[in-house]
Amino acid sequence: MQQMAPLARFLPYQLSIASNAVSGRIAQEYRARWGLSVPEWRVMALLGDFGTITQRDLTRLSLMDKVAVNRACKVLEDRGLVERTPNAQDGRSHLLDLTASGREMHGQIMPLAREMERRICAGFSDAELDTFRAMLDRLHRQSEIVDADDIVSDNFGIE
Amino acid sequence: MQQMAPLARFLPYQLSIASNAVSGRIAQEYRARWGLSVPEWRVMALLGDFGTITQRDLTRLSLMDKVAVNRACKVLEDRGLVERTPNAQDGRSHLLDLTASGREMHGQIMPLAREMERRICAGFSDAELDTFRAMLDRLHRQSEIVDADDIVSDNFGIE
DNA sequence: AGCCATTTGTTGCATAGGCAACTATCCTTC
DNA sequence: GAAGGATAGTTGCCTATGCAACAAATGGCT
Repeated sequence: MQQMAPLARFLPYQLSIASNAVSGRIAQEYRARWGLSVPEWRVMALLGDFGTITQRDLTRLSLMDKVAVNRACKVLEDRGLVERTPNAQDGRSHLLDLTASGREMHGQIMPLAREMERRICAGFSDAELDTFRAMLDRLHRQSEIVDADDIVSDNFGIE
Repeated sequence: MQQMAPLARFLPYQLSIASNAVSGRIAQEYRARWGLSVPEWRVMALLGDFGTITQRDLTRLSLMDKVAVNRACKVLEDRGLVERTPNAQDGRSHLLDLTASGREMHGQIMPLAREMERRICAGFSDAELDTFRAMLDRLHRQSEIVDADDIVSDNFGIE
């Protein structure tokens, strides 16, 4: 058992481990302090930044599933952090916005987010972080491009 | 809605997006081709590399929850890909190993894993990938170090 | 040998998350 | 202005995942 697992050098695996550790750490913080789930936190952040928008806008901005956005909004509304008003332009949707207490929470949430990001990234230069972000973005896009049938068609080195 | 979402520059979020995209892509591949879940695939990979080990060993090596390992092993055993033999040294655990058909599948699984990794990482130099791995590792460790109470005690810049 | 803390594997429960289907509304086309 | 397809939001269902609690077995200590 001295040997290093090859799995530990498998990049998608390393990515998953790191992401889970970071996300879990942050989720734990928001849950303990305000009882917010990750989707709820993201909606709070976006509403604070963009003001009056619809669930569809939130779905596009957050890259989350529309159901996740909907459920987060419902919880936040029940807690009095978010309010819906009818959308005059489109009867299907509502306009969402933070309430006064929602804005107050947002004012605490964002500084904590930045502080946690700062601590987690401590020791990295801005240049390193920019490179890192760029690589994340490329991996993201690349993984959507890769075509399954394309891989199926060759036998990846096995005779 | 022209503005760029600040959330899109929040590193933990970018990490999560990229990781989900990559993992999802690979999971989809293994599910479509062999009906394997991610935990099942990881157990196959580790058993193929390490031979005769216990669930506890698999838990340590994979960094997964012991329940996830247990369930993956059960499924693989039912499918005849893995077999358990009693552990003479410790009556609580069993020794796990790939069956003949499990080894055959492993022989196809690992090349596909490496091929997908290669395609997803296409365009990056070895040096870039090494740096990237090192950063993932540091982010992982750093996020476990950050102490919640420590952050609670200061008010992160808010008066 | 007997007791107690620890460890391994297992089961059950509770939650999160995504997908498909549905309703209501909108928009285009005729 | 009626019909058809598209879109926003909602609900229900199904799966994945993790934790807590448990049983069986071990090892240390007296």
